[in-house]
Amino acid sequence: MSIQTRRERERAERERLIIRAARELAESEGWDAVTTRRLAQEIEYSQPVLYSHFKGKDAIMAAVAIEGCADLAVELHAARTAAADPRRTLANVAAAYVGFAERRPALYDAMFTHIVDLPFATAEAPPALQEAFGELRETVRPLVRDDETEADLGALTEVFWSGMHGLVTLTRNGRFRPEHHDRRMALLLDRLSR
Amino acid sequence: MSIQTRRERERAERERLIIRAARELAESEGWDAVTTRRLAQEIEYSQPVLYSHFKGKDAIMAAVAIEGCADLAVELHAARTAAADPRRTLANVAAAYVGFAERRPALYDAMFTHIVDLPFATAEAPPALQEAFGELRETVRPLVRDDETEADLGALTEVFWSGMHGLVTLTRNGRFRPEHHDRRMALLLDRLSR
DNA sequence: TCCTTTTTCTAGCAATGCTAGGAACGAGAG
DNA sequence: CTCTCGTTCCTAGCATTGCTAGAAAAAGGA
Repeated sequence: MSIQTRRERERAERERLIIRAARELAESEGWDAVTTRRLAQEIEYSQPVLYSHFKGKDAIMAAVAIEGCADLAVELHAARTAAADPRRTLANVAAAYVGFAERRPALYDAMFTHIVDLPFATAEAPPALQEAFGELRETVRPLVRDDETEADLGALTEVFWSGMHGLVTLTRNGRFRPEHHDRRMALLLDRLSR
Repeated sequence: MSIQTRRERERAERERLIIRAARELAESEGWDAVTTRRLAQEIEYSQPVLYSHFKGKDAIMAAVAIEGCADLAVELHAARTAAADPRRTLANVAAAYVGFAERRPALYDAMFTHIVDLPFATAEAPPALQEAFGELRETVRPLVRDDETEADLGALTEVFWSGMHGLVTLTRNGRFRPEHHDRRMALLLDRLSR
């Protein structure tokens, strides 16, 4: 019993180590540098050990992505509860979201562009993810009009999210002129808040 | 002289063949299926021939992406000039954009998510790309307010583009509940057109 | 101390993008 | 028609990738 639990504890510890190493490597050198060999070397184990914890590289990226969602949720929450004025709150949260994406591009990619087989808008979605979405939803709530339903709140949140996600990805891939970054964000917020 | 031109003509012909094969393969089986070996087999030449035309696989994808931009520009133009009412036009163009992305996901990815080293928002950007952006800009023009500058038009166009791009990518990766697709689009258009 | 079970590593597979080297081809001269 | 030279093209291979089988080692229990 005690031995069993110790083993499980050590295994869980190593699993966290893998996730942390993958994340740090991705953030410092990009996901291309995160090969199974490099990752194995980083954690000082051989490659097959990775596969005893995760089904494959995608699963490792998914685990990193979930961690990233938790971080994003924290930052969004801080931004949302900083100011009282709803309009100001919207801008704060948007800045926090975009700032997160710019500060941790590799992490952001794992969360929202790379992984596909991660349950998202369902009940089985990771709690961290639902939490992050919840922060966005509460930020958007004041923007819903009287004649709009509760379902509109969810949809409008997704529209808000889409706008920011589009800005982030298209900007980073060089699709936009970088100098108008603030102006674009201001326009998005202006139009969303009527 | 004549021989030289014939050779150049045949070379150009083969280059188009490569692009077409890559595009068809990507559209029917996804970009993962577009390997250099498979592509070589498809055009009935050996792999090195590909590299005599393009610097690498990315360059082939870029060529396909440019073709896609031309197609998109055509569809956007048709949608923009179909109706007279600006509000209706906005919805038409948006539907055309999203429809294009859903109908040709692989092509869309090559254009707006995969390729990075393609000049975009500069003077050296491919004409097809500037044309597509121009269609969006003219669609958005009626939405610019009196107190907003000409630079705001460009920025607002990019915001419009961002919103649609975000909707498209997040929807396809399973980040959204699919059933609210139309509602999201309606909300985006509503907020953008005040 | 020995056996069994679990864990871990070595070595290798198939597939990828890409490239060097020589083979085959074609055009012009004799 | 034949030879030569330059161009074009293909065969074969490299390095790297994700992933895995089977042996080796370690750990635990008798």
